[in-house]
Amino acid sequence: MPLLGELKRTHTCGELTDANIGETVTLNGWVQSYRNLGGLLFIDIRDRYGITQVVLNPSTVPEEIFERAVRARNEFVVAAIGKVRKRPDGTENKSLSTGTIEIAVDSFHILADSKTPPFEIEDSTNASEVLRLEYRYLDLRRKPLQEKIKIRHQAALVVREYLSSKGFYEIETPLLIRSTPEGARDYVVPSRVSKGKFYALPQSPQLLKQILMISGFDRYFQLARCLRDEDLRADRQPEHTQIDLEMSFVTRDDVFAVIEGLMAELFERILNQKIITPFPRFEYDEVINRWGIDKPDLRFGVEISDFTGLVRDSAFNIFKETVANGGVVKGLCLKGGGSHSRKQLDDLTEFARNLGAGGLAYILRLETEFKSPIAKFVGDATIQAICEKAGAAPGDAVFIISAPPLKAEAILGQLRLHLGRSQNLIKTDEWRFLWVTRFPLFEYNEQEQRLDAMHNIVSSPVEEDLHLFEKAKETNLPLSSPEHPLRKIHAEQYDLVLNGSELASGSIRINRREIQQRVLNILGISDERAEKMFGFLLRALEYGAPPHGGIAAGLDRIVALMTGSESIRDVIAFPKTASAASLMDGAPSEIDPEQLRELGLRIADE
RNA sequence: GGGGUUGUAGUUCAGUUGGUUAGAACGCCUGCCUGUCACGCAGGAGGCCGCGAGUUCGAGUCUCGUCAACCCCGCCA
Repeated sequence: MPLLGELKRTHTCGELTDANIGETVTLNGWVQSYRNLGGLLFIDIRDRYGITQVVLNPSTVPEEIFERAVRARNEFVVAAIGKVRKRPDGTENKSLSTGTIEIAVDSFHILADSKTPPFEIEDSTNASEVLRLEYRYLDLRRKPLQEKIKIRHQAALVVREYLSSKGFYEIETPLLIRSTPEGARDYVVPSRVSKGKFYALPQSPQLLKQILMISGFDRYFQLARCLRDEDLRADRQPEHTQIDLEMSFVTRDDVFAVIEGLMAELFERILNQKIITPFPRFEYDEVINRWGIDKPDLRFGVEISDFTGLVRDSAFNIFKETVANGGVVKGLCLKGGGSHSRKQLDDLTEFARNLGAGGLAYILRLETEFKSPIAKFVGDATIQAICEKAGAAPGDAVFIISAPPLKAEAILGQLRLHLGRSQNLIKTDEWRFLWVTRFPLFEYNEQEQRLDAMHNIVSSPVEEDLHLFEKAKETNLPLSSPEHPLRKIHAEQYDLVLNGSELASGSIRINRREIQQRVLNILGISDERAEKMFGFLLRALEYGAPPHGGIAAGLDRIVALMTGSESIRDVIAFPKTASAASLMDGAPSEIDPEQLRELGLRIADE
């Protein structure tokens, strides 16, 4: 088999056109397909740029060369040398950009054989994902994936150019850092030099980028790999890439402006899509009350209505008791849902039950009457009032959940999404960005009976809520009460949402040690423990920490949305399965006993 | 940790109330073929029915367990 040498390509497989007719060229690439007509052999050669047809005629090509070409099979790597010529009239291929020409081959070489691939390298494949992941290098040869990886590259380039033009420095932070006890489970790396001690891989460069602010770097960004040892989803991988940035001497609006500008630039330059900025802003409470989720998909309109006041005194015990116990009765109106069948209603009830609902009440509003199993309990007047409040016209349906606050909204939020998808309500050609702001600073953890940080332990409380820290010292309310002062504190925290997907999350940070320490205390982290775990940050905060804030945007999710991918696996060259395994290289794997010994580790038998 | 879906030729799938020799398409191999591009025509090879138990005269089919992949809940500041 020859080495490349003189067989090196002069052109790619996507660039030859009528303009090259008459030129002698060399192409390198993979055999996409071959058609042997006996007296004529056609081979389509493929590379990243396209496909070009080459032709060998046994009556004009030396026998030895023709014999070589006949041996070529799909995915062989070949070199073809010949003259570009116009295809005979009527044999042009309109589906190829090079379809008006072909190469009349004088010389042909096989540079590498290929086994028969386990699936065909074609634009659309129905090969199983297991197979595609195992042979990822073959899957990546397919044009759709080539295209996605290209868009990812372009996006990374736009990010770098844009942020650099706005005065940001790209600064790398370490991958081997100390474990900090907040957030997700750490991936951990044992130290050989200090046996029994471990590094953690960063869940994000959060604390380090804050320290860069304290170092005076003003505007930092990084395409940062973030690693979290948590269960996976279609939009969650154990390692993902964030467009991580942080700025000093800024307010929330400055961060918003940078991200809005960046998003507009990305969509303009990659998808040629105009994005209107600024993005609409909603407070967390409003988003939960209207759409039942903190990342609403605004590409369709269904919103939650509150019927609690209407059914407070109703004769329907389930509603009455829920309300008496502090619960709420809320629902959704589905336009045109009045014709739902028994089966459809049962399925929706099942869906709600799986999310923890006791049941699903419904009203089908027909032309002249109502169909509703609760009508005989609550009475026609209440049914009428509910329909009115929900905006249900004849032909519509209202679905009603009674549950504790937040839970009812959460169930309806999921139900809303389910209806949106199953009823095809989602306008798939829209890009609906929004900001969600003013998250609660703390979240009650029922299992542990304590407060957790809702998002981030370094998020600053909003200024007007600072007095609630004092008030909390005097209250007798338990933490489980939503009325507890600490639970009323809002954070300078914001999320960017696009089409129901959380794209970015950030906050203005705490830049004063005593506030940071107070927040840590409330989270159950003692001064001693805080000193041990975050001492480096707390100390840094004592040496002139500028007011600062930032945000981190998920590059994988952005590219997945831009390329219409169902999973971020499609925009990651080498992704992992739902059990965090890499099917191609077999990670994770056992390691050599000698490696274990060197690290001072022993596997516990269980 | 929990729920759901899937697992049969290289690949994608079909396989009836449990019944004799498990099929199709594509791919692969051989031969023929001078304008193909989903080439065509003729012939051929190819199976641990995911794995392990069980029920049965008999299991791809029924039962239990197990493994893997995907989706969702929990989890992921």
